[in-house]
Amino acid sequence: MEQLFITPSGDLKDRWQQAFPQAKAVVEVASIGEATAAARGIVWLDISQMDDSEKTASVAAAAAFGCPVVVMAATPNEGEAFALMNSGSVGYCHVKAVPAQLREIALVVEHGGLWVPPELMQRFVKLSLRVVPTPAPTQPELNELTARELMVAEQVAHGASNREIAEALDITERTVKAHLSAIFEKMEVRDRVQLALAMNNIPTYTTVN
Amino acid sequence: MEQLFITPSGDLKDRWQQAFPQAKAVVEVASIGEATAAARGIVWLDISQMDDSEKTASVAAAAAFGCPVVVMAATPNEGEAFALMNSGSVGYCHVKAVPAQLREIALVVEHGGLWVPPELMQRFVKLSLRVVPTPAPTQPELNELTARELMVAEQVAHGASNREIAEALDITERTVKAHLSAIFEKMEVRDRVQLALAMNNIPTYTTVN
DNA sequence: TCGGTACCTGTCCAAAAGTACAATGTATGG
DNA sequence: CCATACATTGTACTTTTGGACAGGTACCGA
Repeated sequence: MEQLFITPSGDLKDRWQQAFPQAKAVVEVASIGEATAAARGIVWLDISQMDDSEKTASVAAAAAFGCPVVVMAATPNEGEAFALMNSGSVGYCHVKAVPAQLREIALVVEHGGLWVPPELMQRFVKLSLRVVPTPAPTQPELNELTARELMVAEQVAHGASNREIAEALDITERTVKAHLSAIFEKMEVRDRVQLALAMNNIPTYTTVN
Repeated sequence: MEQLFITPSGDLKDRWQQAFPQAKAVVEVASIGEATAAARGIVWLDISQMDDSEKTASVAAAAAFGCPVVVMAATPNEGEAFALMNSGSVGYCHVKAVPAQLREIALVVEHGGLWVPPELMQRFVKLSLRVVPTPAPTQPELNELTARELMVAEQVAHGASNREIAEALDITERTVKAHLSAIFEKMEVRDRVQLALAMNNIPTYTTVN
């Protein structure tokens, strides 16, 4: 797997070279295109010299190329991590991470994982739990749904229209409506918007019929 | 690294054997102690046959031994994932995951990573963002909204109907529609469902007009 | 004062969503 | 074999949404 380092200085740090003898370095995010044209690799983004707005922009730009982006920050902190992970990066570490750790991160990221410092990892899970009222058994109502209803509900949860659902499941729009009526009742929501939110564990103001 | 499968049937599934020729299987969580006394390994927990209360208990018990616990669910879903990750597991996959994927998961977990299906990974980050005051503007489009439009958008984000929004803001339904039209355009969504999802940082299938 | 912007509203219309009532076929378990 | 649940579709109707076209007012900076 190719390793591409984007850094203001344009040269490879020794520790990067140690971690990945084959690593390459470029100065601008724009250069990723050619650099990764052939082999898909991990993009390591050194944001230590950037200002805040530039950080998110760079991450988004790099992520747009489709390769996993690992951010290397000078002073890793929670807020920045959240913002950048949200912009599309799949890794967040210290810019001075040692070679051994870089390799571990690469391993995790290569295999579809997401790497953040252990303490942050815990925070992600904990914070998520604060949003999701962790109904131990998810949505009790969700269990009442039949297989077919669940399929429809999941489509709605992703913003699909009746027509799209009908095509996806190869049934009539009428049938989709039939399923939806049943779903609304079981899930105790009044329309597709509330259903979409409920499916994503987001509470609504007016659950009142 | 030793691989230990905890499963109700007590025997190794072929695909597990394929993924890890050295894998062992036990029936009860309690058996982990002896099985992992010497070599620390990954504990794979098959929860497909468990009821909800048993799931969290098993994960907690297994995690207590200090080894990374990967949960294998029959029907992976967000709520369950949250609950079990919170109970101490570091992985969550489908019980019928193919050998190749199992090995990937093992790689990630071994190196201190946390593995969940890609969609869930995004959710963890997104959900966390709802709790943490986002330093950078999450939705660049959100900034384009005027004060009034933002009010309307927020109502929709919580499942309100046009009539409700009109009453809440003390304006006509017609005006609500006018604001909505502007919002749809700026936020690049096609209807209120997608808007509601977008406002909650949840991606939609069909971003295509 | 002029132009731009936000805000508000109206009428009219078309599409989408949702409900009511009804019917058919399949599968499954007692 | 029958009851029941599920999936499917039909017709018809009401409500909700969203957009097109066409206005008003108020405020603010050039």
